[in-house]
Formats: sequence, C-alpha cells, structure tokens
Amino acid sequence: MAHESPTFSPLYRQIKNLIVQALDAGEWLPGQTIPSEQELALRFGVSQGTVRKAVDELAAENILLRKQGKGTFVTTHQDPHTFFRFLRLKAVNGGPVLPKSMPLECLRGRAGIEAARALSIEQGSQIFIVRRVLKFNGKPAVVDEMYLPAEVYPDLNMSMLRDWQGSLYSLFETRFGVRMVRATEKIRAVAADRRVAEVLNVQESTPLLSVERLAYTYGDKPVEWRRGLYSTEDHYYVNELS
Amino acid sequence: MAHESPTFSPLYRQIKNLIVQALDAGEWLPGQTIPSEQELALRFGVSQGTVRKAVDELAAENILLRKQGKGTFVTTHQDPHTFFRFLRLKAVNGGPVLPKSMPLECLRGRAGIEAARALSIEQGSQIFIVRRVLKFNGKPAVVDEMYLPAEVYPDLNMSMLRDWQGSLYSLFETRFGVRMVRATEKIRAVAADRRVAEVLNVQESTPLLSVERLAYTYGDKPVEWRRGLYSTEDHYYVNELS
DNA sequence: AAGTGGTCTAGACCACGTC
DNA sequence: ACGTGGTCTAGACCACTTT
Repeated sequence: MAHESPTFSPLYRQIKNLIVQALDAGEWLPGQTIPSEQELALRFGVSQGTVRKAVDELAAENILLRKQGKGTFVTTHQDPHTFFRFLRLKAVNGGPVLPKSMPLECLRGRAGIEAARALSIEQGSQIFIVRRVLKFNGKPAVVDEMYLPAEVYPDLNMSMLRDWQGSLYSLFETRFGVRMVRATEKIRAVAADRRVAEVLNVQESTPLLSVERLAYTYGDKPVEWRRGLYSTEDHYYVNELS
Repeated sequence: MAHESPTFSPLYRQIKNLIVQALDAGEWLPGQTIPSEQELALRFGVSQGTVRKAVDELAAENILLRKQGKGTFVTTHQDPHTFFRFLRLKAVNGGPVLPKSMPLECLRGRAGIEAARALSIEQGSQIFIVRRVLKFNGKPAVVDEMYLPAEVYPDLNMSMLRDWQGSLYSLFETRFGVRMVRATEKIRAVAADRRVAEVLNVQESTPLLSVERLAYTYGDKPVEWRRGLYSTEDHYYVNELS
C-alpha cells in the first residue's frame, strides 16, 4: 500500500514477478489457461485492475495470450505464431510452409571460453552440441549448431531429436520444461565453406546469412547459444522496425 | 458511450486516432510536448484514464515518449534512441559511434513497376532516387539507394543532403514534416559487385547483407523504399526476438 | 506549491465464448 | 445464464520535475 521510496517497485510489477515465478515453477503449463483475473486478485490480495496491468505486460512480451471470453493462456511453441516469432525466414514465393527439422548429430562436450561466456556457465561445464538442418518443402535452407547446457536438458539425445514431430523449442518445452521467452540475434554475411555448401546444396562461397542467437528463458537466463547459416536464394529474413 | 456492435472500436482507439491525426497535421512537432492528459481528456470529452490508454499505445509504438513529471513528448529522429531503432548495425569492437551520411547522388526519375508497387503510387510517378554511403569513424560500412515519392519531398536536392548535419530521417522530419514511424526489412546475403566493392572498400564478391526496407509514416502510408548493402566485416546487424 | 505522469482502487457495463 | 476478458469512469494518492 505505502510506496517505499528507494528501490521502489510498483505493486503490479511485483504481481508480475509472482506470476512469472509460478510459470517458471510449472504451476501452469504451456497451452493451459491461468486462473481468472478475479482469482489472481484474491490470491495476491490486490485489485483486479492491478492483476490486469501485470498480465498486460506479460501478454505484451508474448509470455501470456489473452482470449476474450475464454481466458488467459500460457503461450506455447506448439503454436505456429510463437514458432514464427523465432524463425524469421519467409519464402520468396508461395505461402508459409512449416519447415522440417533434420538432426545431424548430438554430441556431449564441454563449454569453451566463448560458449561459457554466452551461456553464463563455467568454462568446461558439460554441454550438448546439436547440429541440424531445416528443410522447407524438402529443400535445405538452414544449417545450425546449438550449444546447450547439459544441466538444463538432462538426457537429450539423437533419437529423441529424430523422433520428435515439431519444432525444437516445443520439444524443449514439453520434454524439459524450458520455455524460450526471448532471444537476441547478431547477423552477418559470410561465404559458404565446402562442408556447409554441400549440406545446403549451394555452390561453395555462396553468400549466406550467419545468424548467431542467444535465447533466454524466464528471469533472463540464457539457455541456448546457436549459430545458423541461412541460404537466402529462395528465402529472406524479415524484420519489423517499430 | 454505447458500444455499437458491428465494427466496434473502443473509445480509447478513437482517441488514439484523433491524436495521430493531430500529429499528422503538425499540431505538435517532433521534440515538443503534447498537452497534458487532463487537457486532452477535456478536449475530447472523455476521462483521463481513456486518454491514458490511448497514449499508452502510442508510447508503446515509439510515437510518443512519456517522461514522468515533465510531460509527454513527440519522438524525434534527432534523438539517438530513435535513430538506432532504424539502424540496427553495431560495431563489433568499440562503443556506439554516430555514423556520417555521405550523399553520392540525388536524381529525379519515374517510378518503375517495383517501386510503384512498394510505395503504393502510380507507375511513372515522379520520384527521387538518392544514393549515399554511411561511414563509421570514416570507414564506409553501408551503401544504400532510396526511392522517394517526389510529392512527399517537394524540393529535395543534392546540396540539401550535403549540408544537413544529422540523419536523413531527421532531415525529412524537419524539412518535409515526414516522420518515419515504422518499417519492415527483408534481409538477404549477396556478393559485392565491383562498383559496390569499390565504394565499401572491400574485395569484389565479399558477402554483404542486402537490407530492403519499406518505411511508413502515419496511417501506414509508405514513403520510402530503400535497399542497403551492409559490410559486416566490422559490424553486425542486431535483432531482438520477443 | 503546483503540475505532470504513474499507481491503485472500486464499480458499472460491454463483448465474447460456453453451457 | 454465466464466466471470461475488455472498456470506461471517478477519485485518491504517489513520484518526479519545475517554479
């Protein structure tokens, strides 16, 4: 009720944090509804308007999804809308196609200095390294390499990747309870080396997009470092500046 | 007051549109404050809370900027923050540097089929074509080519471009009253041809980012079509996925 | 002290979806 | 008919800036 002056945080932000904690703890799973605003207001001992403002922010961050008349849902990577928020590649011709992920390998390794710094883990920690190809209509368009803290994805393995129908992030979400909430990307143009050219079925030294991504889960915790090489002969990377 | 069921638009959105109209009409200029929420509430005959929600959305879209205790301001491309919203290129090493724009040429021409479609104007309409280089610390990093409807930028010319200290968009904003509000970009990787390689001071066939941008002013009116070629030897394009 | 935006509340009513 | 989120209002008080 009273606003403490130093390090002041409004009530609705504290409520927001409590909701994120509950999400992080798995109290409400992806795809499910969370309690109604009235229920949350009762639970946290604040007015409905204050809950509303907390939920508003989480909805703006695409962590929750409001549906009038139905309730408020936890977003899920099962949903194509969420999927395309993280894959910004569009076909030049033709409508949107759900790409197919083809895993190439899944190795256990140890974090080098770069990976350790990106993932905020100890150098030498156990990590998984996953390489895979993304195909649109059977045509390879992306090859990427992921670095994943082993602690977060306990028993990840090749057959798991091969058997899963759907996106990688939806696998991580359902199998390990890790939801990617946001990511940053650094994009460069590079030339295809021979190995990559073969995989993507392009000529050696073809210009490719190099997309380095750091993906975060709740609480700004980095849980994936990835580098993708995108062929842009039939696709382009879309971005909205606003 | 009463909600008409078909084509229902909430009050705050109507207020938002009225505010945008006033901005578009130049009633409040970039960098200036708009009237207080109370004044706007009186003017539009609604409660302060309704004005607040309208302003909230405009602030979320970076069209307005709220400053507690001071007022609500019209954003301006003079502000570095706004500038970097539209230039997503960061130096690999070293802090942020304000790049310098070096105009190469400014031609009058007529819209081809592509430009006409992008800009939603008649094929054959008068347009300006501007080519320029962006230099960071004296090093060329971007060369781009802009297509601008002549109607919007009446007496644009080379000396105007040369004399202006600041970003192109701040020139457009102060000289022609055209504010870029949002843009979409399509990004590909391409090889530098000889002409571009010379301008950017890289080897021929170096991989470059090709960034095609369509920029909009109020009311989703496209007012600039541009294609940039970015050298990513010392810089990278940053993007936030959220 | 006065003016601005920011927070919080309580209540009324509307729009949408389900039962 | 009921429950959900969505809108709108009115009022009180807080935090920040300027006078």
